[in-house]
Amino acid sequence: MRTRKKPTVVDVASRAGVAVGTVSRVINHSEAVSPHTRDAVWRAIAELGFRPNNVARSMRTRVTHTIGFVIPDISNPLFSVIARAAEDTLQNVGYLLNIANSGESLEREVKLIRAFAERQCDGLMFVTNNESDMRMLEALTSSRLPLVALDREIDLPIDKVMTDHARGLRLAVKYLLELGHRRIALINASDRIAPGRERMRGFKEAHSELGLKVDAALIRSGRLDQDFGATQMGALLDLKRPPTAIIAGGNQILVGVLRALQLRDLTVPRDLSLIGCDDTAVTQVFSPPITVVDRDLVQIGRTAAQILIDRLSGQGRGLQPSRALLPTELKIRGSCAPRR
Amino acid sequence: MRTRKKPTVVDVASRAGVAVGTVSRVINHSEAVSPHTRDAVWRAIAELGFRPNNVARSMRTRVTHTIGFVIPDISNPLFSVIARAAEDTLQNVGYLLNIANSGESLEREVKLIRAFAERQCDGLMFVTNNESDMRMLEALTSSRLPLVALDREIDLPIDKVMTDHARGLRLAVKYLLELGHRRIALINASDRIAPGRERMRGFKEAHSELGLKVDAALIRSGRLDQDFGATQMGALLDLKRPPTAIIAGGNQILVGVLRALQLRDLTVPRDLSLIGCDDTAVTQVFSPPITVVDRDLVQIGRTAAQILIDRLSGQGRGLQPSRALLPTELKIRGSCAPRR
DNA sequence: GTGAAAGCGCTAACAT
DNA sequence: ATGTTAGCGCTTTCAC
Repeated sequence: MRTRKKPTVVDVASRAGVAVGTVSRVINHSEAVSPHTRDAVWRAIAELGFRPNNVARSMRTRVTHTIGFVIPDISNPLFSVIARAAEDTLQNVGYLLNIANSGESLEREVKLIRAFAERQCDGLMFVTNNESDMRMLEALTSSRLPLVALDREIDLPIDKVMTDHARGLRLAVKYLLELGHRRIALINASDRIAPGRERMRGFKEAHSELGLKVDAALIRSGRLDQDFGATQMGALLDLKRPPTAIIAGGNQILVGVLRALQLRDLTVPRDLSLIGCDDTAVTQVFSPPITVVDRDLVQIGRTAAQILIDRLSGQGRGLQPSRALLPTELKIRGSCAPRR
Repeated sequence: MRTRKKPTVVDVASRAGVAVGTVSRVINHSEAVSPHTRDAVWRAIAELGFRPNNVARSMRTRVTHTIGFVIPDISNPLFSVIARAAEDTLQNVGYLLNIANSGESLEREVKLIRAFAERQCDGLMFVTNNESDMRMLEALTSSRLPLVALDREIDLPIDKVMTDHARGLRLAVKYLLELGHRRIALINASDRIAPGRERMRGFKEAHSELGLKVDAALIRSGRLDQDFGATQMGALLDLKRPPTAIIAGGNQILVGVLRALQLRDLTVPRDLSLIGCDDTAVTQVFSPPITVVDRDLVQIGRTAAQILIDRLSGQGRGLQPSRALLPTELKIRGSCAPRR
């Protein structure tokens, strides 16, 4: 079988004995076509094996039915679950999701935003690690794309899907406080991104509401990766007065913490109480199952996607930028014990 | 700031006082442009805020620099790690990855392959759950796209990146046999996909090499999800003669197994020896760390992406379909004990 | 209800 | 070295 040139609307039209415009009307299911010609066109399409070229179509219609998604790392379960939910939502209405990893690099984030804009995608969802960098804001603005920020406090009039991390942390700290813990450590993201700031805020508020001071040595803000979690956990254990409870402000930080504890043969909750953020396979099958500050990741992805769909469908064309604040809850399991 | 129409090459050309062809030469960095006009064009581009429209460009050049990736579920760490590696590799050479989840449905797989073909993506990587379904083969063939199958034995002359699951399973079984186990169970994927068949083959070969029979009741082939793992684990434990060791043929199956054991308060390796397939956060931080049949997922993603890059760059244009067989190894950790 | 024709924004072949 | 022009495959007026 020879790879002959792909048939186009012109080929279909001549085969069906109609004009190209008519072919277009048929494949776009517009009403104004007689049943007879419609059948003739479909027959020609089938005989030729014609498949519309969506690039050409996009060129005319100026819609690509493609959404870009810039994230730090799809292999982080946090993002892969959100991406799955977003993609499902989009796929259901005929959109495709273009996922790109930034590795948290500003340079790559900016490059990717530009790439998505040049490719004329219809909208962009993103999780930046450079929330308030001018180059980031500039790239975002000049893209002229409908934008949805996920869990990042971008100073731009765009749609945002935020999480109430502060509340979750307040609940977590109060719970530990009630168990008698007074030296609670927080290993956290940088305060240059919203989740870091919000978790910190909740952490401090819970303490101050009860008139308690927090020892600055117990707060470790920095990055979200496993290595940071492991390193900081180690450093905390080496303190003259180590904490009796740990809150890991991120699922990767938690894995790092768990590694560090494993290395030192420490057992949860016997030696240390532990609370994680975000409910993953790890927190669920760990023994004992880990108490977590949870949120509905599927809802986050779905919400972000739906916002874009609404904007693009004209439902939400001129509307003010929205701001969803999704809840967190404390899922109490077996990783915390009363202070001895 | 008004959203005036986006500037095109025509606008740039007239502003710079040159022809559109010259603008095209400049933005494509072709040599034949004098430094003077080049500068003038770049200036005009900057002043206008011109950004090339890649849809129009693709229409002419017939390349989109986009690769499609059809997978069952990006939230499965197996696929998200592969996707991350593939995307990194592609991004480095200017490609974007379009990830779509099939949810293992044939209908969605076929629809997505068509969608990618219509959108003129330059190549397609895929993990199908319907390896030998005629409709799948038809969709693949008629897409006329450069194809790379990941870990699936498609009966088509296309590039494949396979894994030597059989060897990994042989090693796992032998290890358990050496520990004295004689009732080893395998909870496995369907034999309708290559990993299922290959794992089964390795499992049986290891037994027969030592002249041992396998009890059919200990082999559970079906699906790759957590529920299947949990259900089958439960059923195995309810056997009159339950197994003393379990091999979970997939990372999600393993999570299901762990859940089932948790439910019955069974401890590994005291009550049961356990081996997983694929090394994830779960197998690493579980206590004890779980012995696994491991493989390099990053290499799988990278290899698949590189194959496509080579084909598209002309390096591997007319070459025969390739078939990579990546190795597996047994990582012995703490989840197996001698039979009591 | 259908045909004819004008582009969408860009690249590439052909002139000059 | 640069200008001119013909499309790429499709949708969408505008006639008829």
